[in-house]
Amino acid sequence: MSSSKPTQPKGTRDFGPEQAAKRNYIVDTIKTQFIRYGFSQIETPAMENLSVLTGKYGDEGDQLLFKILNSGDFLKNSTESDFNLGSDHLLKKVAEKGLRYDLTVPFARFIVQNQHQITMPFKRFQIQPVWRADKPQKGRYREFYQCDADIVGSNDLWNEAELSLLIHDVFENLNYDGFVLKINHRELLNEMARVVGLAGKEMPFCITIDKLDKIGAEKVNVELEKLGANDQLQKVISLFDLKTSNEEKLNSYIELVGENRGTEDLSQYFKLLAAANRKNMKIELDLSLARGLTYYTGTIFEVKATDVTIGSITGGGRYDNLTGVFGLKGTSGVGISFGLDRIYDVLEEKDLFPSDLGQSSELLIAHFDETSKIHGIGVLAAVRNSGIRAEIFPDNAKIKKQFNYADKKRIPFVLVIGSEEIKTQTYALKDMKSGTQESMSLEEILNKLAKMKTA
RNA sequence: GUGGUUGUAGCUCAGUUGGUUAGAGCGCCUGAUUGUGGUUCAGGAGGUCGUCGGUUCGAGACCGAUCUUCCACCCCA
Repeated sequence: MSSSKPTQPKGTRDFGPEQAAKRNYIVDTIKTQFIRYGFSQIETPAMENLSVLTGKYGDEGDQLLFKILNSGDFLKNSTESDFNLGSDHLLKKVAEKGLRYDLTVPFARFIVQNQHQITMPFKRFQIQPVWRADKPQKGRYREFYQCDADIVGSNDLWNEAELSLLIHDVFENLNYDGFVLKINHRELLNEMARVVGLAGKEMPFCITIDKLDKIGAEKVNVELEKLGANDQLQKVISLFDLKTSNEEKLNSYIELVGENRGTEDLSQYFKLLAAANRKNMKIELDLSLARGLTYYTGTIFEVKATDVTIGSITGGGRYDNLTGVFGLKGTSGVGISFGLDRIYDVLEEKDLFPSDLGQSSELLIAHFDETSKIHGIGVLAAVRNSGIRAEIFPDNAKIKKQFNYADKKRIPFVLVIGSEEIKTQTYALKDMKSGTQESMSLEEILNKLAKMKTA
């Protein structure tokens, strides 16, 4: 025993075989849909230069970045006066890199660097971990996977509609229907802020509105009055209470606030979506949806689980000028991000994982001694060549132990080889589930297992 | 970042106002069964009570610090 128990860093986790299989199931499902919709995969490094990351997520986001200490003598460029100027100043001297905070900003960098090779509109997907120095709790980790799909170089609202269809296909294939896709538009919020006399204070307005379902309409009222809202406030807040259809909500909004880019975008979005003829859409126009990430400028999306308390499981929106900060102007993009870890938690809580996710062998070859093991290795090769997942017990152990192993790993069939079997060239094949066993030639065994597989 | 919460066997948890040798269930190992798992029976291993320090004749229990877990806020996937 070592002197202290080893542990992972706070907010990070190991994934055992069962968890990894379940995670793969989600990733495979999402990936299949991404490809079906015409997205191409890319990957980017875990670390980015801090100059790429800093300033894209607001002040709070900057604090949540994991910074990487410079290699070698990281203090060699620093003096005592640097130290006295405080950590913000010193940071630039000792750290130039950081772990990525999301997949969208690294993607923006990728586009700018590869703009001449990329054919627009560019549809990319990316499934990789991201890191945030957040305080961990349930559904919130310091290392977690995002599954992003983005379309850049196209302003058309069809992209938003297509992403909405994609979201439905992903959750449908995961057999989860407890979600709702909320949609809103930043411009709708901005105009609302102006109508209540809060022009120039759009951000604080949004942040307060976003709290509606948490602190209630009354407190939101008070906070907005403090900000300086005028007597139009009551009418505007009444919009958030509407339980009508999406189209009617939009009309109510237009009556009160008037038409703008947001209303035009959304009505076009609903029109295009209707053309797809999909049934049972779970889309809700939520005029109070704000979302924090500062780079969103148009439509915004959020998928919430209605039957599990875990926050949003997918989020996204349109950003008109994300590549602008890297020197490429006029490239609009829209994207969504599936939160693998939260979707995992939801499926786990709802018991929605298929039961046959195990990756263990379909056949174990058990043997009594060295001679039968050697013989078994030849049998194993034949079994594997026929496409059946199989393994042989590596040690010369008691047969009981080998059966126990098959039972624990839920291997459905055990092929037993001993001196009798070698002599007659027939093997005992035991069905672990039923407990029955019969003697068969190798050919018969392969046929039987192949049949079980297709059944 | 603010406030709270949790930690005892591999896992889930008991453990009385501080008192001698820290328990249970499940799991694990061995045997009953030297060519057969999952059931049954018998036996066994496994704990510096998160860590460090303090109070006390005596601490798993009380106090402090620290780490960890979970929760609310903040923010978000």
